[in-house]
Amino acid sequence: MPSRRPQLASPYDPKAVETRLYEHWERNGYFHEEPDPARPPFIICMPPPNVTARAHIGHGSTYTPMDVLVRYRRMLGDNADWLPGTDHAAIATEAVLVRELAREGVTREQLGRTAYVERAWAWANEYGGTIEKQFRALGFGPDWQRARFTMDERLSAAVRRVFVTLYRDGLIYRGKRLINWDPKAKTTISDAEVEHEERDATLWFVKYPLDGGDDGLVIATTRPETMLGDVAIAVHPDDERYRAWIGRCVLVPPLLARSIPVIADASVDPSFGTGAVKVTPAHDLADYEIGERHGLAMPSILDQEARISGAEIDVGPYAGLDRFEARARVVEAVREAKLLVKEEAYRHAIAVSERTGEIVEPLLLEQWFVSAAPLAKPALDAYRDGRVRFIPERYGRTYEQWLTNIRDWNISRQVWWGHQLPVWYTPDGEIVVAESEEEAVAVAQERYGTRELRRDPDTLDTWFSSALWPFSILGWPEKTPELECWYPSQALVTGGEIIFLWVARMVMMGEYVMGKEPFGDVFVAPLVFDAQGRKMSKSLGNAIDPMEIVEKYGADAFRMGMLRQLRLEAQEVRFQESRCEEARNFNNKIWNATRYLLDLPEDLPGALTLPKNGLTLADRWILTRLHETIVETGRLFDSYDFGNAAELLRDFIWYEFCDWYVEATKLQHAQETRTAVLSFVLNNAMRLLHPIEPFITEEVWLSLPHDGDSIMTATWPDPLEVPADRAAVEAMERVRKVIVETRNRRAELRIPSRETLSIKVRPGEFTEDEIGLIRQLGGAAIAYATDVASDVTFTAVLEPEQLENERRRLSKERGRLLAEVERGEKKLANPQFVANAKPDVVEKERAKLQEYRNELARVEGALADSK
RNA sequence: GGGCGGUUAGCUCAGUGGGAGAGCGCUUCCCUGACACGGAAGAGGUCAUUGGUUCAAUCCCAAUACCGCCCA
Repeated sequence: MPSRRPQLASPYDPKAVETRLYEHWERNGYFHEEPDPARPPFIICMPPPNVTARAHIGHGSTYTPMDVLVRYRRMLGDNADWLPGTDHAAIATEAVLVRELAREGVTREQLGRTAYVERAWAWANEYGGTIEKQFRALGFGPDWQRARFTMDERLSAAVRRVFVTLYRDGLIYRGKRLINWDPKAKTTISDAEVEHEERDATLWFVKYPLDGGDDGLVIATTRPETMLGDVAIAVHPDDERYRAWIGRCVLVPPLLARSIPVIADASVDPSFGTGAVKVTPAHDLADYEIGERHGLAMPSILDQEARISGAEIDVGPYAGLDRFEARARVVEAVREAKLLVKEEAYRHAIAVSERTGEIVEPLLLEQWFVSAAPLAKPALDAYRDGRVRFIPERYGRTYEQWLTNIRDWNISRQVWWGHQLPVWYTPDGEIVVAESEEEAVAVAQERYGTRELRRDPDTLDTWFSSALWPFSILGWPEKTPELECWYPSQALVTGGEIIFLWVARMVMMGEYVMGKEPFGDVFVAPLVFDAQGRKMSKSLGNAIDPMEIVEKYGADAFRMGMLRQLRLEAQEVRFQESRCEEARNFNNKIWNATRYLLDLPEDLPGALTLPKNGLTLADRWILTRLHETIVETGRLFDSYDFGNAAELLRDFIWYEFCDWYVEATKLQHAQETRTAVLSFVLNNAMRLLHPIEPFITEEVWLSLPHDGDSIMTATWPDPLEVPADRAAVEAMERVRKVIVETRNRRAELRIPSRETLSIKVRPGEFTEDEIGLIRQLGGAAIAYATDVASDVTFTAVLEPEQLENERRRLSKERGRLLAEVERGEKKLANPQFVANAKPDVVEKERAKLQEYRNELARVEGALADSK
């Protein structure tokens, strides 16, 4: 029965294929899966991108591996599902909204909370969904029917339930602590959201006059404006220089209106500045701790706009000034008062908000906290017991270190877009924590005899809801079949920058709520930088938009190009667009090999079967290599080594299948086996490549003999169905070497491609198959001769000039081979080598030496012939 | 300050205790009946430096220099 021969256009055009196939897959529900306890689960929870985010290059390095894993596991027959969703990203979203409102001349407060939240929803609905569309264009195939949003009612209910449970267990509390304040976003942020940046600054040396004397004590500070809130000067108790000062009092510049004590505290570093430091507990963590130890007052001098405030202490004429303006004015005043001893340039790390880039201000505020240490313990055990495993392993130590030194987690955020704290206050200030307003009222009525409640206006840190993601998306707290079957998930793929923010917290919450770690493997994908190793950023203008790459080369090429650059132990990728170009060319190669097969005069086989007999050497070789490639690809995917998997498949398909096998099928006498073997190998290769390049593999697979409706639901290749024959590989390697040498000779001697090059071969050295390949692929005319020095001897009639070039080249080659032979002989003559080295190494060395001697003989023969 | 990673071809990077590799770039030849988004052949490297372990080190160990990441 003649098979259909679709007309395939060249070059391959991904635009004509990708959108159509994706729609087809989604329409047919190939991404969807139901829980099935009969099969091993393979579940990945997608790290939820910001609802209004756009795809960026970093998604390439983290989301592509997830898609590869899930597609691979689905083909293996696992109960595989990739659970997608989006995150409300409170601070980031709020920043955009407030900016938008500002353009309209409205503040958040003027609009009111209800209207504001409505507007946020409208905005999320309008701009949300963009990234999902982009993910589709990138070929990512999560189970869209199961997409969740952190602000969905069910997920919000899960958040309230966990909050209330933690509170009742005493693991959530309210307290006045020093927190990180982002003056631009006007909210607190957690320690994990503060970045430290090295910046140039000034160290000012200021003299604090002795109260009632001429003398004074000199301190060094980078923040003179906080002098307004100083409550003490601290020195190290063992510092001889200041022993006499302890217990005395000094006046605080520049107002000189307050007198503060000099105290001794072991935390002071005597080598910093003058060894004496000012203490401002309300504006510095180290000072706060000193203040606690010594029972000092903690007056704040900044308001929430980071302006100087006299609400808690007299700040004189500085009230109302911006913090940086105040700094300049204080320095000026100190200088005028002749209390500025010196100033020097100083470089140090300052705290910056990850969200807004604003310099973070430590402030003393009443906030809600999660008591972290009790939750960290089981999360640490999960890692130490090997239930949670990091790839690469070294990230486990990062995780361990952070959880070991964990501090309480500030979860209050002064934004309106998010999960409002399920906390109410009575007029007397009693706290009621409940899952709903009705419940809160009931509790208040019963416990405090009032129905009059005010809800805490703050919302929860976005990462609080994200920490519940692995079970909240499965329907918790309801006992759903999904939760039963799919918790815990098998793998998490993410970037190293959120091990603290997200990974550790998911494990903490998973252990606390579910009593089980939320995932087994944590694959930490590298960060993506530009080709010079710089962080991609809008301001540098070096950001690469993945959608532009897709536009240029296709989604398959983007994925392949990205994966080619992932290396198992690497912490960064310097993204090179040329890798995507390479991948596009590779795809065109696959496409044209397919066209070649479809254009052959013979009919394609109706089914995927290999002939039992009559396989040629090339057939046996390529099938063996396919067998080996199947085994190796599976091993590499299983070990998250996507870079090597991608390279392996490129090498096999391009450099072996296309460059050698396809060429070998062009031997003049048509081979009966070739369409069967070509179809078989291509079909299998497409299945191996499908997780990486979903589109072209589907298109090719569908146009060849295949079983089933889609390569997505096809089975993963089974090496047991592919005959392996190591001897064929070794024979082929020998033949390829002779062919390359023949071509080399031809190129060196500039023999035109139409002319054949004559070689002499000893009878019995090569089989019929081998001679055929050498003749065809080497373009050689072969004569049998018994009087030759080597297995193959090259003969050619040359012009005198060619002869001279050839002799020069040959003697250079002879020199190289002589050196190799000498090296081998010396090694084998060394009794210690023969005695100590492993027998197979010695054997290999002998074989190598024999091979070199053989080549040397060949070269010397040619040299003799050229006389 | 503490921890971690890197230094291999012009660029970006693989790699292995025993014969230095890829892509891009470069040189030469070829529109050979799948593919010029192609084919063929080639040039190019004291594998950062120093010392140690070993029969054998680009690979293991130590120190040094430089670059980068994370934490404080």
